[in-house]
Amino acid sequence: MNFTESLYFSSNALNRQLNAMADEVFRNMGLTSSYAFLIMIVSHQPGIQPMELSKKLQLTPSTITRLVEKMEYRGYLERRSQGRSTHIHITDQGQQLYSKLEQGWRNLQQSYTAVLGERYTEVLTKMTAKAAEQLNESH
Amino acid sequence: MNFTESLYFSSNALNRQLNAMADEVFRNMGLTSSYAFLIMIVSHQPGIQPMELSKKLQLTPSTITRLVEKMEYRGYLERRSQGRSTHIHITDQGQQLYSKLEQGWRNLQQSYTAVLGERYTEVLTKMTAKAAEQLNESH
DNA sequence: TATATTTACTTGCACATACAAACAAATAGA
DNA sequence: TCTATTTGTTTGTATGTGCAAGTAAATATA
Repeated sequence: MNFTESLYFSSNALNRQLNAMADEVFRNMGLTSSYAFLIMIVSHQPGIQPMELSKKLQLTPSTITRLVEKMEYRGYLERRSQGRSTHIHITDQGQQLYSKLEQGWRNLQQSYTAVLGERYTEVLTKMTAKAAEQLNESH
Repeated sequence: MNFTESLYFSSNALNRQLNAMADEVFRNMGLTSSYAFLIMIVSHQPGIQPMELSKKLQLTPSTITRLVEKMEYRGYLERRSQGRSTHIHITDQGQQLYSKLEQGWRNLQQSYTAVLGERYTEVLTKMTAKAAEQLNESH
């Protein structure tokens, strides 16, 4: 019964590594990786709603609310409510930050690809994505 | 620039799914997955030290302290300090819990293997583990 | 049209986890 | 042997995240 040789375990281990790397990359911009990706996504899909973000980022709606709130407070994002739905937009200040974030994003990818190898990274990414999707569907 | 097609993203997504499944499995034992695995590891390696647990679980030492503290409070684990080092042992009560945990552990593995397929799970597990290890070594 | 249900977010709260600093024991250097 | 450094662990504190409950809008049902 070797626990550490399981998908649960290795997935957790890998994930912590990747998040540590990502957080390091974005640290000098004053953001953790979750916030960085939130802003980048909103920049690419202005007007996106919390629920869609929730699905994309695999975070609960309440977490999205909190993340967006904080970025709104810092002046990078903006919420516009109409009826029961909310649309999230990037501000000018957020847009200014964006190019730095994108650079960090590229750095991050290069970092882990350099270690794992291009082909390996590609295959692992696809397999991981497929697994996540299937588990999500199976619910 | 498609963020969601990256290792960072898919790893986070998969990890959240797996943790959700794991937490569900252990919920009726009053534990989240982190605690469950902590106890199972200690049961297999009585006297293990926080630092080794930290490496095994890829959690910071401070987190280990907190996790162990809580399980000590609940009567499942026990700390024995000598000099600057601490050894962690399982209690009788913890040992009683163990068989249930092991069952949950098996259920968890069956659950995701059933969805992903045996071969796929095996390959993904190995690739993920190797990636985690390499990133860890590369620092 | 009035009430019930569902949907989209938000809040209150709890908790896992990390970082930095503190501390205490062990080891190395003088 | 005395001091400095390193090592193993624990605390103080901050924060990301989830769950459950709340609210308000939209939709369905009667």
